[in-house]
Amino acid sequence: MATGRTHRPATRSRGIPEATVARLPLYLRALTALSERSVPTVSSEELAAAAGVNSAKLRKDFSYLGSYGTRGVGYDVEYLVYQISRELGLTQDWPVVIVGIGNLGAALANYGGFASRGFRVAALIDADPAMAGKPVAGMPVQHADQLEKIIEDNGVSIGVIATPAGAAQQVSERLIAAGVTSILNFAPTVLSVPDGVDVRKVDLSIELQILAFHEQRKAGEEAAAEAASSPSPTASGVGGAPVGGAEDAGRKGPDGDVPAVMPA
Amino acid sequence: MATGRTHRPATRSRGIPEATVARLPLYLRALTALSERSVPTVSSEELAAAAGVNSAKLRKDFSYLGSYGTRGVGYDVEYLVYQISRELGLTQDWPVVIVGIGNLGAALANYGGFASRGFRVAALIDADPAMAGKPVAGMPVQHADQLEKIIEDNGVSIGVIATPAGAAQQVSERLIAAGVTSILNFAPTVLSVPDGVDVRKVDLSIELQILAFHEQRKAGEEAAAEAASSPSPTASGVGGAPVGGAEDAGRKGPDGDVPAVMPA
DNA sequence: TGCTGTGAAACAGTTCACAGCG
DNA sequence: CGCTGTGAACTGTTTCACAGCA
Repeated sequence: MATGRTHRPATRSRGIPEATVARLPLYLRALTALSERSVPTVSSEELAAAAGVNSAKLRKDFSYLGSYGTRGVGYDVEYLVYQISRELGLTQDWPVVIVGIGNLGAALANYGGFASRGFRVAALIDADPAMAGKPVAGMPVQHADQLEKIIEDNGVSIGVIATPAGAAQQVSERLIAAGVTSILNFAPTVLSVPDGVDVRKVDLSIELQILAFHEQRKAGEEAAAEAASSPSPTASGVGGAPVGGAEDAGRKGPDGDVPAVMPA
Repeated sequence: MATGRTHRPATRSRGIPEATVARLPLYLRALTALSERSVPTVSSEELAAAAGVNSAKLRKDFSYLGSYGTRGVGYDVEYLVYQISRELGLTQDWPVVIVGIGNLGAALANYGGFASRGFRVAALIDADPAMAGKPVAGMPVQHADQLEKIIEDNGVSIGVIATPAGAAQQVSERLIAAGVTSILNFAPTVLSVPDGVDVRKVDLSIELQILAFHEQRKAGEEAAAEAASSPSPTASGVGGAPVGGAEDAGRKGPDGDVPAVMPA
């Protein structure tokens, strides 16, 4: 996951649930693919499968946008593409700046998905003077000195931070001061921003850690199944996941603390 | 968020809520920073601020792990670092392979956050023969032919896919067949995988689209507020996003969804 | 008849507020 | 007294199941 936004609480403008908003881009992608294959209509069942969700959820999601389907038939692909694009604000052009042009910043600059959906990379910015002028993704990197000017001149309201963690907070402050109100943060830091500014974060190591958690759980179950006969906690297969101890902690509360293992 | 996992339905082995799991890495990061500064204890309030959540949520989260705090005092930093690491499975070593070594793959390979938390990049794999042998992040890229062997030899259970969208499904199938059971997918595609395999996806363009939605909402409110008094449609200060050809009704054409991040 | 649109039920996650322990 | 741990209330999300329209 990679999520998180500093939200204002009650701004239910036209009440589309956040969870639904997060899925619209997914539907849009699936619909775009259908559109390219000139498929005229699609049922909730088919589209849901393409988007990787279940059909009831999809229908409920679309119901928040309005009634765009036809009973007994399905949804008109082109029409839905348009409606979702409009709802997401993709019928307008969003200039974006990317700050921090390392490997990640370069990857983002080259990412086709940006340009293809209403987003336009207005500038690439890096603090390293040696980077200035170098072309990345066919565009010269500009020095951080220019940050404010670039943002103002281009009316940029969305900034992408791909700097090292240490620079991220400061960069965000400059972006915001210059007029940016939405930030996509790839730096592994919690940004603190004023109200009214949205931040979403994408954190690679967090995603991996979540996977590790589930992976460990699988290993534990496996081991538990194996150990159904031998009650002795032996070092198990891959990596020797600590199997026993944690399990009984299940329902905390009544019994004392008694942590399974003490720290070093 | 960029999140999503193909979840197995009934595997509720032990109730630690998914939302809590997703925050543990955040707490861990904040705690690690405190630990480095040799701070011995921390209150839920302080730690919550550092992690960017509220303290009630943090306490509730920790309560699922057990009772690791001391009333009137707070939490022991070192102890908590250990407990969370253990819960996440970070006390063991997780070999990881990265498939698709373009800009993004290289960024991932160079990403310090991997190595620092129990993850070890076991191999970099790319389908382009021209890449084979090239060093990236101090490690030679290996050809995709070797994929199965590498996974088996290293006992890899986590794979990272950073290929173009078109290759992702096939890569995932090979990874899974060879023994991988968790995948972090950066390609803008819905992977379909068998039960028991976890997939998390990180999708740059989806994140941006979600931001655009909120950005648009802000612009709408602003305009409404302004219109209440002075109906002057001038370029307003912050961010004035141009309303481009509002007419592009059936936007869509050849923009190829599925933009690739990198190599072939 | 087939599929959408949607109330209502079930579930998950968050916040409140306070009892109780160190 | 201060801060944790946690029931209970609440808010948000998903799923169910079916009425109703093309």
